[in-house]
Amino acid sequence: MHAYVHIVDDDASFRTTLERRLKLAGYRVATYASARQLLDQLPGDEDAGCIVLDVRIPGMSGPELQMRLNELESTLPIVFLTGYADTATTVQAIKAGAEDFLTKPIASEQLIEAINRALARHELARSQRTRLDSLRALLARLTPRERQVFDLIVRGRINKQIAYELGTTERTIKAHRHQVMEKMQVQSLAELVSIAERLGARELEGEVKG
Amino acid sequence: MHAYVHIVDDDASFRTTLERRLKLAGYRVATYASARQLLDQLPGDEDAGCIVLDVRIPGMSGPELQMRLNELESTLPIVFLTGYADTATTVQAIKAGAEDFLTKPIASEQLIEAINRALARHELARSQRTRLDSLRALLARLTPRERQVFDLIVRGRINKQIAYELGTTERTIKAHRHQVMEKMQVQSLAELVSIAERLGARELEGEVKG
DNA sequence: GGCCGTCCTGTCCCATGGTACAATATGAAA
DNA sequence: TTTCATATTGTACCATGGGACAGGACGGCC
Repeated sequence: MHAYVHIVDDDASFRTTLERRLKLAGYRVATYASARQLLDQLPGDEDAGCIVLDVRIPGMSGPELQMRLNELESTLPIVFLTGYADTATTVQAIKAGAEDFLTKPIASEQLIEAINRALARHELARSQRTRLDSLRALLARLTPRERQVFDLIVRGRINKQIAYELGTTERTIKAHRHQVMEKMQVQSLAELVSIAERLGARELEGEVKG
Repeated sequence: MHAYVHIVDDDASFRTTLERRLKLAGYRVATYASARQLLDQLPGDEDAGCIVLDVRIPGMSGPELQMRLNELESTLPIVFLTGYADTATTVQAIKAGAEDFLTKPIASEQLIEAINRALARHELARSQRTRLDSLRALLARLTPRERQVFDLIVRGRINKQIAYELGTTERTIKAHRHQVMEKMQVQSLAELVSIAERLGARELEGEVKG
């Protein structure tokens, strides 16, 4: 079990108690007294992990940290664990993607169930992230020209049309097309379109913004 | 404004009060004293709409109704509105897709904001549903044989391979392929693959189960 | 029995995609 | 200056996709 649980709580004795309980349950634990501390030592994606987070902590609050982590595209799931929770905060936290929202005091069993769900979710998120990153890495190897050809290919244009739109000859497009298939490591147009679809949403957003 | 708000609450005077407030705000309102009543007169998808739902009502509870509607693949967003809410119930409701979870008494303004978010979401869900249904309708028009060819085409097989796998000739596959492109109303392989990807998740699940 | 949809098959012929073998030009980096 | 990546283009030749024009076999329905 290499799963890491990151505890963020300003109450030192609570951190210690929780750390002990979780280590006994077989987790590796890191504790942080503030949101800033966690951000400074931001855990990577090497191991499965999750965050156990208090809502009211000095400085940056729990929900604020959650927002910041979302901005940073962190895949670390968050289990909120707090003394008092008003409904609005609870709703907001879950809507923002928290795995769970629990209140102190909490039975170890219940917390561990939440942590395990969070860890399972992180595994899933990491593997999806990895696959997507691989595809993005392939795409990044395309030259600007090849990228243009790629975009038109997956939109269903035939070489002749692509040549016209890019102001060059069909022969040239064939060369680029070959490079695209080679670099994207696919043997068929279907695979290429499939990859484009999986990258699609983000790439299209990028085009709109850029 | 043709948006419909469906109020489910066992408190008759509360229903009446809320109905009046929402009608003044320009909504069309339907009220139900129980979950069963709403299920019996289940609103269709013709108009935008949402449900304002109490948690504790006699018979089927709010969360139970929510689960039932999810099973029925309803697109109607739910805004919970209840007197007392424990954290677990709140978390569960939001995780199950509720648009919001509010507590009585509630300011009209806040409730209306939630309702408007729910209605916007319903519009989005409806349009996505409609587009997907159109594609499914096209797919349903394929004969069994054409469907087989469709599956192999979008997996990147060439006619020769498809012919071999289906134990027939390349010429026959060309004929089926033509029918597939015709019936799916696409002009390019890229479009066909794109459609297959959008339908993909569900279709693959279906294949695994069936 | 006759009609119709589905599935199957054939022959040409052309368009399109893909590859082998080559070559030119440009700009950046060593 | 040399080297390299990039972009470009050409001539063949072959494989694959796709249309036009045909037809046969089978099974369900009126």
